[in-house]
Amino acid sequence: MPTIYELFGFPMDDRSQKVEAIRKSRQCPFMGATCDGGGNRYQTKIKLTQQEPLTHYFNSDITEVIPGVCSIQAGKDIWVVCPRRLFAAKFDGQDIPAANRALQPYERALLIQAGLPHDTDIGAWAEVSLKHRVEDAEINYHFDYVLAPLAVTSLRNLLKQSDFVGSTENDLDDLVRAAKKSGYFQDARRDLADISILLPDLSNLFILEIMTASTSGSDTENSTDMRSAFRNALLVSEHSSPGINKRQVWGRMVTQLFAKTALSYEWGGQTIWVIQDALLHNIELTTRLKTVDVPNHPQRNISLVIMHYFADLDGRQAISLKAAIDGDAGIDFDGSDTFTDILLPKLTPPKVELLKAILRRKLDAVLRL
DNA sequence: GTGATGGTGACGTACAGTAT
DNA sequence: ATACTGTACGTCACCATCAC
Repeated sequence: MPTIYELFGFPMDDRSQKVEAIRKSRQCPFMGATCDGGGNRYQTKIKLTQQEPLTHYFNSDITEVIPGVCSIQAGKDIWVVCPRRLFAAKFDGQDIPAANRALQPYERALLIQAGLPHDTDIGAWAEVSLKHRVEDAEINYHFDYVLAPLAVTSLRNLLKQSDFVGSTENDLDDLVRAAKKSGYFQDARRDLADISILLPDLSNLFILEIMTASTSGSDTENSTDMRSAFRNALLVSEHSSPGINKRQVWGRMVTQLFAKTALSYEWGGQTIWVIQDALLHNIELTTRLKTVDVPNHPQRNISLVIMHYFADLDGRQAISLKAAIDGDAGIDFDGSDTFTDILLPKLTPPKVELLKAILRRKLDAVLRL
């Protein structure tokens, strides 16, 4: 029977007062913010009504909670099911996040291993979605994170960079509008295009994609659905959780991964894929991929960063960096007139479209390695 | 053989967020 | 306001195993 391994950032068997205080306030220690279940677990949101047994568990000001399940133990393996467990850069405050806010040691190790620059402020934007249409081609992708060094400059100045050759006054207007809406300007004066703000330097661009398994196989009647498992784990000693759906996520994700990698490459950027060893192992069981046979080529298309649970001196399982491989994506991003072209995006939007997509989001983290 | 049990993947669906 | 997309959960069918 699978069980919840970590809840709100800590192993289920840790019921210490300190940890319980974090749980009762539904905090995610990795984000340093309210747990959001890591993307799309809204459907299992629990309303803390009078009838809901969990209402008395959580702090009285909280009216709803998303089950904060980070990982699930199935057999001997622990499976990360929340992408924030592997890497999280998210900020729900108003102004600019403090440098290295809520940055975990393994996250730092991950970024260094992936080749991010040292001693410079790097901005991170989460969930950057880019939709762009030209004639019969459509681009519609969602990047988990875009990372780039930060530069203090005005939008008009930034567009003079060679990256943005061909951009127009209309583009500048779009950028100002997006930046204004996302709160990049402290006080809304005129000539916003000429005000210096914190902007990404997209000549040194990283796209970070996090792969985790999701859950499946639950059964409400047997109380193994996410809500019941969460409820029982907190209030009852026994619980059983949904199992792991290993194949679905990466099966759907893998075409996206290649398309995004191709885009990143065309923009002169680097792509970082982050995965847990258990999921990678499962992929290698069912596909031809054997990462040990992928030659290490620094500066090639893909950095695969492998994370794992590792027992520390106290015997506690903690996430840490296991290995990284810089390998060749193995497809010709210009197309090859073979069926692998199915993996490639129809066109690469101009870089200014990526900049617009970034400025539609708030700056989620400032990193300094 | 038969029924119970448990694990697994396919599929439909709910939901949030973005573009139009 | 509306259309559309990506994403993860619940349901269900299927299969292997086991006890009888």
